Amino acid sequence: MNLKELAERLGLSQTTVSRALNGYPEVSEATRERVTRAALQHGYTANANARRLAMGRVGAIGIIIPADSSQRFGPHTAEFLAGLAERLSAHEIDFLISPLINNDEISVYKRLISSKRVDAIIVSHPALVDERITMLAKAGFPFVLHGRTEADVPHSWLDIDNQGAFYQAASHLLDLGHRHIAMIDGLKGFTFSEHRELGYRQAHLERGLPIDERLIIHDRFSDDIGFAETLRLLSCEPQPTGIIAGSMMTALGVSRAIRAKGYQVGKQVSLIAHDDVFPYLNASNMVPSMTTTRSSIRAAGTRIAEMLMLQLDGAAVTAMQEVWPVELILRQSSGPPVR
Amino acid sequence: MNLKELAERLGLSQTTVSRALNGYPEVSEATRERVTRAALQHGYTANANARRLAMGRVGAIGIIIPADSSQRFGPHTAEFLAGLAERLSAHEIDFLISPLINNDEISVYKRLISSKRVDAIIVSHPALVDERITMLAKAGFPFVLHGRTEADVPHSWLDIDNQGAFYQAASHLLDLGHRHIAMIDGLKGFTFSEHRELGYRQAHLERGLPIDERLIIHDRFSDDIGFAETLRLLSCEPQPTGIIAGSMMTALGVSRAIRAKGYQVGKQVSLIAHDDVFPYLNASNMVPSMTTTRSSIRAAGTRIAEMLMLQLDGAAVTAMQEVWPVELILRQSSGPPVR
DNA sequence: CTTATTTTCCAAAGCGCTTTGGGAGGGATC
DNA sequence: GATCCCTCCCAAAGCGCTTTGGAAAATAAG
Repeated sequence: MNLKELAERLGLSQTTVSRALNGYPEVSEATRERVTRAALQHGYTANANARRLAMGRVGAIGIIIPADSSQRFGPHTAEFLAGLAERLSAHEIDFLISPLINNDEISVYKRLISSKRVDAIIVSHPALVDERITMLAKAGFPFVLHGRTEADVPHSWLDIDNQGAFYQAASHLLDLGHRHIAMIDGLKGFTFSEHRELGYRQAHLERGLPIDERLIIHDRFSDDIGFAETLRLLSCEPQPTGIIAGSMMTALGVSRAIRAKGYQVGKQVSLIAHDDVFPYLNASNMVPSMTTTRSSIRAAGTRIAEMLMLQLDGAAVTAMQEVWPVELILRQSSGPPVR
Repeated sequence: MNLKELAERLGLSQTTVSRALNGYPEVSEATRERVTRAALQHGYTANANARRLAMGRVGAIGIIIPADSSQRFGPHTAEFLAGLAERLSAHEIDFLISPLINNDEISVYKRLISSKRVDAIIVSHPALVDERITMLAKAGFPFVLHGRTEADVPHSWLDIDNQGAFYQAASHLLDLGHRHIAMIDGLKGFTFSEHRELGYRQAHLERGLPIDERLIIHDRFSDDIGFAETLRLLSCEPQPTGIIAGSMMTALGVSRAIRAKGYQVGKQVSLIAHDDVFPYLNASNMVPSMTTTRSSIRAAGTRIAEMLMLQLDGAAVTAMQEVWPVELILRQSSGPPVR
């Protein structure tokens, strides 16, 4: 069943049927009603490809995911996507997930743009200097960046205050009297990771306290890494009494390692984690409950979808830029150092 | 830059250019070379919509995700998608994630089909009686089911041996001498959930042991639920000495609750979890290391993508059906009951 | 040197939709 | 009763690609 058939069956022109279905004012309410009913009855839906071809609009936004993706297609990405979906569903917009081939992200983006399969792109995990941003901006293709970059081209982005988060966490521990604080965060090179390290350093600097470079660790976010690195850290001399973990996954490993060494979390070793808020992992329910810097990555997804819609609807396309604050929530896993 | 322009610039017809780029044999190698080079140089990629419109093929497969998706868009889905991506990327096939609106899954599927946006669909989380399967089969639309259903229509599916998994887990605990074993699994109604319960019951039945219905719990997979339910269970009389958890997330909560009650995992209370294998959560690294029934959900995704490709390539479209065995891996979290 | 066969390329007809630029028909206005 | 203006509808021209059915050029066969 296509438009032509439907029109014939109704004794109307294709034009009228198309207009009736797309809500144009040039058709009478009676006809519109009749058309809508017939469409429903015959299960007619416009062929999306033809529609897009004719309109030049696509009705989908693109996201690029590494193919061998243990790395980035983890729980963070999933939550983020869930947030996007929440908002985009209202607009009947789908998303197209392109697997990343050969790690040549730039060419995947170019392919996505020139094959006209998406109206806009969401870019994630920016590095401080990120070729993708300049390329997309130069190409004039609509996109929103999740995160921040130092590129000096106008574009929309949303980021959380990663520096502030780790600044608060480190400050809190330092003020409690901790003097050897480790941080186990994400991979180096990404903006969020660098910003967090900056916050950590800033807290020390402001207090005139030295930094032990061996205590700054960058790696993937995973339970394993948290566990292994913490075991290693706790064998160092002097032993760190506080640990800041970049993700809840990491924190799970850290807290296991602390227990495995025979210490108690929040006593001999304090732990603060950054919590992206996973529905299946609740910091306040943990034992001991976990002190966290919290910011919902799902909410960020929703807001980014919104920004994208605004941008696509032409409105004020002046770049929207938002930094979300991160709150430090004190719970039982952090306390003054104990001998 | 479109086909027409490119053809003009090359002094060739659109036909020839199109054929050259799509590998048809009717063009000389010399011309093909020339065309390919020019396309690359001018950054030409065929407009996907026009291409699909002309060909009737789409180059994308559809997946449906709940919009308010704390429920199902969790780590399991993410891992599964990662598996799909791994395989599909080789074929330059994208996937289209349609958010589920109003929970009316059937109509979303129908829309997806009739709008011709995907070549095939992947269906997840089947119920024992699942309307979607019969609908898709009747419509003759290519799809692969992740899981199983009782519908008597020919279709491809891949499932793991959920019944066997819980049968093994329960049997192991029973054989160790446990007599009060709880299971905290996924929501009722889904096939996997029912099959697991079946396995659990079978183990008891075969040994002529009674089942305490209060010990069978169905709910979402989450840390919280695991925690709360376990606290409740451990206040029951008689107290269960073994718990089987349907997911690693649940198991995290369970093991926290066990410790919170002052017991040790693997001593007073044994714990076996089903492990879908998350790269950021490693059962053997836990403390104590976790006895699991293991089956990689990512691998399942990869295989399902493969089945889909086979089906689309027309080959033997006789329904492919696979049940993957699940292995019980004994570690420290399960042992004989201790007073 | 013809004639039959390939090889190599092309014009034009769709694919199913949106949208431009009008054209009937029916009230309202004078 | 003629004129004007809406309201409601339509024919036809794209959107950018693939593919059918030939035709011209090059090669092989007689």
